Amino acid sequence: MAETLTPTALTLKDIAREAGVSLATVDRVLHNRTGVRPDTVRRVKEAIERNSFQPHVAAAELARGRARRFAFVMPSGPNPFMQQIEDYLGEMSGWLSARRLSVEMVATDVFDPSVLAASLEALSGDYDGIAVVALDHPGVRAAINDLVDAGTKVVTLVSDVPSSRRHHYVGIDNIAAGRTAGALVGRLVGQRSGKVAIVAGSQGLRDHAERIFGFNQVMTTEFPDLSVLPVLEGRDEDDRSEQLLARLFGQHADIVGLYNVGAGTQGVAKALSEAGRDKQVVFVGHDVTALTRRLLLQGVMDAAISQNPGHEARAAVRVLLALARGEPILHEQEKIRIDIVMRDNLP
Amino acid sequence: MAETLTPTALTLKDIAREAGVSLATVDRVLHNRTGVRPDTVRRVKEAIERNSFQPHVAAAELARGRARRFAFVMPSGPNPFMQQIEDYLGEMSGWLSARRLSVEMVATDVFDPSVLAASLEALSGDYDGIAVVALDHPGVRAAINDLVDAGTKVVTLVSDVPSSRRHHYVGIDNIAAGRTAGALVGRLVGQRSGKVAIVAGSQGLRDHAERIFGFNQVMTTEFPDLSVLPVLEGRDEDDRSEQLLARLFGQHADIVGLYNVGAGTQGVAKALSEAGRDKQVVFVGHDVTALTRRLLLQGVMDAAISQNPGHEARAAVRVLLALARGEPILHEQEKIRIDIVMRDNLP
DNA sequence: CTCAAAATGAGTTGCGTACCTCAAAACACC
DNA sequence: GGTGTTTTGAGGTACGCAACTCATTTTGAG
Repeated sequence: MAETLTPTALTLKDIAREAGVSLATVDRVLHNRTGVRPDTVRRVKEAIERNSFQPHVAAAELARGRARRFAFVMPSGPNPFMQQIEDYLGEMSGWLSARRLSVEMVATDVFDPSVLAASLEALSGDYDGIAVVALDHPGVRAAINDLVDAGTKVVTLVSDVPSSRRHHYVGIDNIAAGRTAGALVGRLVGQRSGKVAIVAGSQGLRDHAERIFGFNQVMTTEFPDLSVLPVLEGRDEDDRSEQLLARLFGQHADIVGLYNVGAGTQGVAKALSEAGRDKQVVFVGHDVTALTRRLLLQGVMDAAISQNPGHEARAAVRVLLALARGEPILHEQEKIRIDIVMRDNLP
Repeated sequence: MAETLTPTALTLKDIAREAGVSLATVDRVLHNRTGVRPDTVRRVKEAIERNSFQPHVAAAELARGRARRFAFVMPSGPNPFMQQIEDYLGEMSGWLSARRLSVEMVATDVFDPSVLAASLEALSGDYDGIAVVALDHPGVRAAINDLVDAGTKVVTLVSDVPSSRRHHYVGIDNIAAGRTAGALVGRLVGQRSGKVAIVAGSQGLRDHAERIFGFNQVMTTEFPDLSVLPVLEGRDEDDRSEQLLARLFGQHADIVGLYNVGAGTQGVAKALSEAGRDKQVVFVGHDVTALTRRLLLQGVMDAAISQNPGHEARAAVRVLLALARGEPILHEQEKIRIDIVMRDNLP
């Protein structure tokens, strides 16, 4: 009836005895230090496997002494999403200090590859782990690889650099996010046919491009009655988004759906209401902020695709810590899900 | 530019010096032991506050020696949702044993209050923490309170007993879940008018009743064109759900929406397809399982409301651990969100 | 066989806390 | 002033591991 999931309670000493070697040798194997014959390594590892031995994290943490330092490299300038990540890290401060972890925020221009690369290089050696909102660019990729080679653990946050050797990516699958947005717009529009508008920051941004790709994919295959208009590039700015959209509304009277890929939500909402179409057009955007929350409650916005920033911040810290400790990562736990947020399940 | 979020690195010794007392006294205060004058307690606590001192978790964990034992009291019998929770706990086994935590599963008939209460009483004293899928009943409430009084940490899982003194509830707000389901059915039905069917396990189950309540709330206020039919009680059984639903389809030709509150999804889907209405009726249900995943991909099911079982399992363990250690709980992290899962954001 | 290099054993120290004992000091009460 | 009780100090041990030193043994190359 009662089934135990965790047996062990062995120590390094037991493993040493099992393997017929000394404590020092087990320690050497455990930390990949040199000076152990391959055959001996094998014996020790087998003993560890056989007993499914797990070093006691608390003891290990206590013994190593030095605190661990992590850095979060994030975009400078006001950005609600990034601000939220920072806030959530602040909320963790008790948790962090109880584990003698320090997390520092480094603001930089993540959109300029050379500046970002330089910022990363400058951090080399000072940190045990780095989380970075990265641009996918050769210079950045090289900087990341250098950090990895220097022994620093690196995770990309929100935006990935898949071609680098970063240890982990904490963020969503943006193509799937775009597909989800497409499905929502299509389904919520219902039987009606008409046109669908897309407002993005820039198609040059990897995450935006991927979302648009996914969105179009779903629209063309599943909602042939809806035709997608050319993408408006609002540069994530409210004013510009509003103007572009206002013009579009003037040109097309039969717009039934709207997908806002990035920020600039305020401007998009304004254009909608000034055109008097805020209740007829299905409006799907990204991220739960104070603004989108209000728009959802008002019924102006119909759904928001969200990647929980709190979860991302915490996942990044946990992953960095697990990497630094050499622990396995709980992939299922650290995976960032694509949240669909509507009025009634607002967090 | 670089802003540190975590200063401290003091030890108990520093606090003792600060407060002008010995280590032993600090220890007494920290663990609420007797034999310390109120005035001294105050001085020590002030010193702790003033330096925002945090005991080093690793050191504390190491020093206490004994492993912690947790128990999960779950429904016996085959239940995919509970099975998933168990699976995820299994995936954590490395994480658990590295922290010298043991988690045991205790199966019982959670639907019989007296049996459940007896099971809980039987666990008293043996565990540091207990997670229980509880029925809200006076006997169960008393059993939970007894455990709490005995010093055991108790969290309710999936289904709450708000009137008890359990330390925490790990699960979703079921009224909000019902509202979300209602909004989805209403929005996805579109312009059409017609009837909406509800299949539940039993209206006597607290979570089911709450979901139905939320669902009706949204339907009546926001979708007056849709009329909700009386709730069918399928007892979470496939066959019974199917028969009840088949009969209903015979009686009403204009059913456009269907909300399956609990399990029995297989039967519901079968009734839908045998009536040849699987593509016309908007079908919203709960939980992502192998079955609902397939139904979503086939387009039979339109959306699933999900409370991530993996997240629940892990949250329950983390909360129990934090409670046992006397650490604060990261509420934002442990809160279970209501996930809307459609085909394109299937996890 | 010789010698240097490589591999291993044995041991120590310290991390910060929990928990325990025993003695000394402070206090309350009559 | 003496008694008993409460409060406090001082100190030790243990927890499991990391990291280090130094001595010893084994190995391989010449």
